[in-house]
Amino acid sequence: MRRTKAEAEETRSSIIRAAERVFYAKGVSNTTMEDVANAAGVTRGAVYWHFSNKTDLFLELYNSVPMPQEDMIAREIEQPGREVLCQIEKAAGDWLGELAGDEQRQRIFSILLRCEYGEELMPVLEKQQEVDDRHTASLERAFSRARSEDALGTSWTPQSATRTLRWMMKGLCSEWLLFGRRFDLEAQGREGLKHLFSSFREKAASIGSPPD
Amino acid sequence: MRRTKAEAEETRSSIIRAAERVFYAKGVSNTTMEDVANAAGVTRGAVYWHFSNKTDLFLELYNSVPMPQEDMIAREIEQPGREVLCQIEKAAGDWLGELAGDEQRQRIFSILLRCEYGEELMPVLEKQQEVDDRHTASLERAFSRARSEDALGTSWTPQSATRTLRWMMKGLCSEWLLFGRRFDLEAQGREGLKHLFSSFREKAASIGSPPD
DNA sequence: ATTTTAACATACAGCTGCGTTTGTATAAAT
DNA sequence: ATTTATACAAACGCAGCTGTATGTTAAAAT
Repeated sequence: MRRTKAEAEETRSSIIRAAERVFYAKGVSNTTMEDVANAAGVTRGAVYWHFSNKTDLFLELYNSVPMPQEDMIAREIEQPGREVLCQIEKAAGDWLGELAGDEQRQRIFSILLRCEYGEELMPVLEKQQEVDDRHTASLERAFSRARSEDALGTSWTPQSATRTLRWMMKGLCSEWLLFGRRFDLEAQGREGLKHLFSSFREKAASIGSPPD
Repeated sequence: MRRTKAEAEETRSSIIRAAERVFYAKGVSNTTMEDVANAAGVTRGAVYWHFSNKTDLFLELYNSVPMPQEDMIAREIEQPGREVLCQIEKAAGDWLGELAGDEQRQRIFSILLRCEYGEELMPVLEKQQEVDDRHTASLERAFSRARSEDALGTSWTPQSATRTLRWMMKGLCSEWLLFGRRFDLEAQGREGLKHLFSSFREKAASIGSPPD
């Protein structure tokens, strides 16, 4: 039964969406192509028609979602509204809110966190790393602006602030995603951000000396 | 060629150590029992003599390492030296130093971080979770003591401080382990801890209001 | 109206890794 | 000194998954 081009494109994307669900449910390396086909309501023939193998399917899945972790900063920041640190804090908090409300993103992120990157999937890792680096650079520029506006506490450097923020965000999201979403991501996240940015803003650097 | 009991025990542990290396190098689900056997210099027969299957081998590997993330607090804390917050900070920093100096721990942690837990490996996840919970509780008690000694800034609660510290530690270690150890874990980690604990100690809560 | 080709379903061959079985030499038990 | 059980090596069978080849139907192209 030959389908029309639109129909074909639809089955293709339905296969991708099915892969997303199955990868999320069973793990990438534990799912077979037939699993994906069944979940999509087609046969392996259709899957192999649209994708050459599982790695390719994974790649296309990764590309199908619009810039998984791109933004977070790029949009709101850069244009000097007013308080830079407040903008970063707001952007980070909003990003958490979006993640908390978007189940597809949650699945994608979980898959990317979990899957074992063995040789074949290295392009994905590299792309992730590249996006990460761009994102880090953007954050550092923002914190540098905060510094030049004398808004960043003297005990922080733009680099250390960037790293600490990113570590906290990553740990937060990992724990939430991988351990059953057992707390309110946005609420707890915003609270943590509030404290952290409070420290970013501290003028009097009363850094305690680590003992011994 | 029947071996003596001591020899047998040695091949058993050599298989476990081989599994550790191969799991780390190729990922758990991408390694076959023959891979492990080859890396250990034996045949699959020996592997299947000592372990019933790959899951069992993984479990035994997990059990063979003395409490992967147990401690970090339990030892130094609890006994009231003096400054509680300093003790926690020191314990966390020391823990980072130990991780940075112990390649076996690095491998184990990397394996545990990125392996796909599918049904069979759930016991490992549960045990991890249990250790995590005990650890969190221990941290919360320590921060509670800090609070009762009026050493914890008023804007923090023992719970929020615990969570933030754990998130940062987790993000820090994840990034370091999974992305090629491209920075100095102990140095950068201690610096981040210094800033964070500085915030923990802040008396004047100048929490900025998140905009909008 | 035919021909071609896209979009699949179905069938097939091949291999890989798994778990088991069998063989065997030797340590340990009697 | 036998016997027995242990600690493996080697061989076997097989189920599952992959990739491809072939079949089929209908949409496009001519």
